[in-house]
Amino acid sequence: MPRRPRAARAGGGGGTAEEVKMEDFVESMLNFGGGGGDESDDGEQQPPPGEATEYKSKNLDAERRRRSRLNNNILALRAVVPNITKMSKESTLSDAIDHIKKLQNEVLELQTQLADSPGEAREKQASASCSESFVPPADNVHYQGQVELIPLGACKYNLKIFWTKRAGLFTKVLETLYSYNVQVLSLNTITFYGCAESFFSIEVKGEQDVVMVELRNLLSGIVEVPSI
Amino acid sequence: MPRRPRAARAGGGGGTAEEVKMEDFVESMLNFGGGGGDESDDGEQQPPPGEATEYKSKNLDAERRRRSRLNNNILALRAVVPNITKMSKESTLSDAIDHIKKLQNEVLELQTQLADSPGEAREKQASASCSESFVPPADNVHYQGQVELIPLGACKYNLKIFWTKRAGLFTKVLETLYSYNVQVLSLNTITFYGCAESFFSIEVKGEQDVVMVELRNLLSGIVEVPSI
DNA sequence: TTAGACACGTGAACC
DNA sequence: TGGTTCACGTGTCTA
Repeated sequence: MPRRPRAARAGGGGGTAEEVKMEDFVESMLNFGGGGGDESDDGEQQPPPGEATEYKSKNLDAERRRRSRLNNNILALRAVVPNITKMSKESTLSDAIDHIKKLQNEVLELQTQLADSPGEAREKQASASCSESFVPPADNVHYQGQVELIPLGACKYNLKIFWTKRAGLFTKVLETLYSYNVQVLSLNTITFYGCAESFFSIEVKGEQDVVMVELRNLLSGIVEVPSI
Repeated sequence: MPRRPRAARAGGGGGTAEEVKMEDFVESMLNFGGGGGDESDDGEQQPPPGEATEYKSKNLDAERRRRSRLNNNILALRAVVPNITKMSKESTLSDAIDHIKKLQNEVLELQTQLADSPGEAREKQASASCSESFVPPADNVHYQGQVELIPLGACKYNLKIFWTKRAGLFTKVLETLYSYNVQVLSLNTITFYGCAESFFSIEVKGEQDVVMVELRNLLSGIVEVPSI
């Protein structure tokens, strides 16, 4: 296998390790703040003409930048997750998933505890949940925030739907749930001024997260405001 | 640049898109449950002997599996994060990070609110979080299932059901309603300590009161406490 | 056309 | 020693 030197960039293998690490580190520092990265200098770009090296690639730098961004995100993810079992990408993602599930459970439990509290705590909680509902619509055209699907572990989910009341809409949502073999364990709905927020506690046997994402997207399409 | 033929798998480029997608999908399905996957068949593996293709690599399959696992984790991460802005790896990770931060803030805020609750509420909250483990019992008060059907005129009714939570009970009620061609216009449910009260606003076309009485009795039988 | 995202196969490094 | 993780450069596809 012909190992090309790094300057003449072509072929499969990796580069020298130290150089690469340094490069990644610099790119990390540059891109960390959030997307404002520039690609001003890329020093060695001039292959000596007349060489037989077919040194080119169309998107070498772009791919390099993409990898850096991705690694950066993995790193940032590792930073916000407290329990990192192994220093590997896969473990980082798994731990992040577990942590999100744990946090969601915690929020739910705290909300339940708070809802059981009497008096003024109840009002505070109401205003909190209300403000949370109204956060998403401003910046995004995609009405993704109207349906939330929160895994509770062991085939159980919390399904939260925010919608405007329309004839037959509720029936359609329920039929969709049934078509996915979803068992509705409990349902809390608040209606106000033509809008409603429903909290389904559902159970679905033997389904995988991928299918549930599909279900969530389907529900999003159903409850989406049609006239926009 | 020597481009190897596709059949002899070697060299840098990607394969045919459909084949690859299918392979990834299968691997996803296999490996999703958590590591129990097998790699029984790998269909085309026999290069014709005598070819000059240096087709092999040491860890081709291992790397392929690693990539699948990683993509799987990205997918799973996308499943637990509610607000996905773009269907890309980078955005998924960014959204996951934002979501984790939001959840952590939420937990903190809820804990603060809970700490501001008066003393005796804290005790109730402790018992409440305990009661989440055991779902229905609470034998101190014995609630009988109860169904009220209130005509509102013009094929519309208010249906009021008071029940104790049991697995699949809610589903059964809804299926019964559908079997009677009942349209659920709105639904408000309050759940507390394993009991629930639901207020259905329903509409049913062309049915007569006698049929609705039959429906009410049927629902009464469904929500009735079975052990008595 | 071009720019971005992705899967791929590979060599190197680290147990 | 293999087994595993990683970064790399590339081809392909899509908007």
